[in-house]
Amino acid sequence: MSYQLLSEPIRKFIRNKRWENLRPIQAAAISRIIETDNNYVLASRTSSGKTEAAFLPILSKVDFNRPGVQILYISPLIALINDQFFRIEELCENLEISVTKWHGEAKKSLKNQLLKNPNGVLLITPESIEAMFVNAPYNVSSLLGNLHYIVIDEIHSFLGVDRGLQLMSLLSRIQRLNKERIITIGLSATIGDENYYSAKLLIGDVDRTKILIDRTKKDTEVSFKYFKSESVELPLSLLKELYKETSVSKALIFPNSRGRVEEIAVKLLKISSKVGGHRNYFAHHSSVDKEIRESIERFAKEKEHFNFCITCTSTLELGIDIGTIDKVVQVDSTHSVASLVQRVGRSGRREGEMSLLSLYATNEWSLLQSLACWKLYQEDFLEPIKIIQRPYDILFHQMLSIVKQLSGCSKKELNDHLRSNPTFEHISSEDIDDLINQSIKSDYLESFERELIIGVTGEFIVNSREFYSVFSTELNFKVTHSGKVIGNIPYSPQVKKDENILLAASIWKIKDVDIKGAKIIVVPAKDGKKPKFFGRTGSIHKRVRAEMLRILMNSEGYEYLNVESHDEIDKLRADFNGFNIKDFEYDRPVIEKEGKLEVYTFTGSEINNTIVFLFKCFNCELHIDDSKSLIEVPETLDRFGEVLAQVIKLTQDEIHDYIIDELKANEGLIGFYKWGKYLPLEYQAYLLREKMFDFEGVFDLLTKINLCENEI
DNA sequence: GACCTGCTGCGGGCTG
Repeated sequence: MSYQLLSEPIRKFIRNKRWENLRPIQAAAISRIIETDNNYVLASRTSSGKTEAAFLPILSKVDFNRPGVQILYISPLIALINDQFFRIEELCENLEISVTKWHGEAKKSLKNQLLKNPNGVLLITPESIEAMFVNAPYNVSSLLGNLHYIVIDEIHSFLGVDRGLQLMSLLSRIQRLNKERIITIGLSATIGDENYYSAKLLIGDVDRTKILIDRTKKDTEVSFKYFKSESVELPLSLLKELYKETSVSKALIFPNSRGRVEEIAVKLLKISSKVGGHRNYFAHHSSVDKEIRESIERFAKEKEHFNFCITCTSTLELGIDIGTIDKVVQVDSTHSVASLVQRVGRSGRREGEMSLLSLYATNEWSLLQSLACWKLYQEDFLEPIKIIQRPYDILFHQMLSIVKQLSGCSKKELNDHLRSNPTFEHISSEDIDDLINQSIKSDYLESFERELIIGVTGEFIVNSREFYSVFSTELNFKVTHSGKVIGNIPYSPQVKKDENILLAASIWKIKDVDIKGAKIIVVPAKDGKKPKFFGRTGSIHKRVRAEMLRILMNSEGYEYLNVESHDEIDKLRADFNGFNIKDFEYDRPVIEKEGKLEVYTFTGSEINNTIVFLFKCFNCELHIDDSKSLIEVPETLDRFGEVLAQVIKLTQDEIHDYIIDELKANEGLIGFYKWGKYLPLEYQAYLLREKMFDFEGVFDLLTKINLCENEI
């Protein structure tokens, strides 16, 4: 049925491929895309044929005799563009149209060829679109001024993040160059029913965007294993089991850090060479050289008859093609259910095959969290995507980009331009005018004969290579003490003179930071002050923590837990047995001993961090162990209650003032958001409040919390 | 106790 709707060259392609039938998402997408001009989000699991679901009908429908590029394909990764290039070129083989790659590593000559004769399909990254607007605005209109379709791949990777807001703004700017409405198709992993609204927002037209979901999941066989870790290194028993489990398959192992990746890859190879196993053990993460990473991906994809084991970070979470994987192992819990979904999806890619998943844990809290994530995965829960109503930082970035693009415009033109962009629809015209005026004061913009142009300071920003992206990258700094190297740490806003850092199990005070040489000089810290909590730790959603509490408070058994894992869960259950928890939402265990308190909040990381911040405003320093969702209070229960009573009475204005104080005291704080530092303080405070904290969550919990002491 | 993502234009030197 759907097949009949396709054009003859595309039908020929399908016949040549000898496809017996179309996948469900393909059949559904073909009729809708051909028969309507709605935008669509096509959501289904990895390797279900989404690319073809979008391109078969689009290629059937588009008139490639029109001037200009007709289909713009946008991808979050260069590697994905390179993969998709071959697939799309193959789809186009009976069509005689050109497919062009356009990203930082693509050939300049091919880009120039397209500029001379804009046509066909263009594959690009958001950053390259940004660069085009800034550096060659004339080219943008001739290339992208007559588009028929935009396809956004892995659209879920843009949701809830700054890069997605940048893309949303760029989509609106591209539409402005076109007379006719562009139809947009987003390709997505399953992201949870409430989150599809975010995808509609990103596409920019909520009413005309429809969602097509293929909910079929692969059957997954799961097993939990427990290996108590007493030191910083992984226990030998874990490694031996890991070896046994992966030595005769194509396996992916996901520990949660680069250091762990290296440790596992090296040690498994060592075991394998001792017992005469294969030598195909690889480590894949962002610090591994790009060419090495590509050769690993090629090995996995092309060497069909070899077994291998790739230990990796989230670099292999997205849809890069690495062929068939038999088994996925997660070492210690993922930080989110969404991440677990992506990783499970990597396994059992052959039609009708089971996914095999092993979840290892090295401590009891990680085991509990892992179990909670698995239960929520089964219930189809996925973390909700956070929507920032007023992204002032992205507005500032886009404001400079637009002024450069237009090479000058009036204040009113700029305001209208930004106001008509749905990315900024909740930011008032007054706020935009204020930001324009403040930017003139700071020399980011210049007002010249009623025309706005980029100011002297602004030129440095716009002409920098760093301008095109909205995220900052970590730069590793070498940490040394009297000539001796202690280690490498990523550069963060907190790396500055007199700050304390933790490294190699010691506390150090920073004496000097050499930005150019990427070096940090430290001395041992005498005051023993711990580093501030503001850092980037994994952020666990409150629903995961609630599930952890629920598991602890019931006595159900799980057949997929091995004996050691089940014993460990039962031990934890025994520890919490004495607390009379009835209401899982607001009853929380508390332990009082020697004038100190331990409160198990069983809530999200963001809420925990916000509680610590609010109590600090009343000179009550809390210490937090987020992996256990445990807050340690150096006070008695009575005193804690007094401060808590004050905290929940705080007004919005008072909180605002406290955030301003914090921003003044800790200038590096706003540096977590690349474009935030160019904003006036009031706007920075708004961003911090929305992005780093969850005051609503705190007030909900603290106004109703019922602290339960152990009754045994 | 984190992880990941991208990048212009120009000039100089070298190769075929």
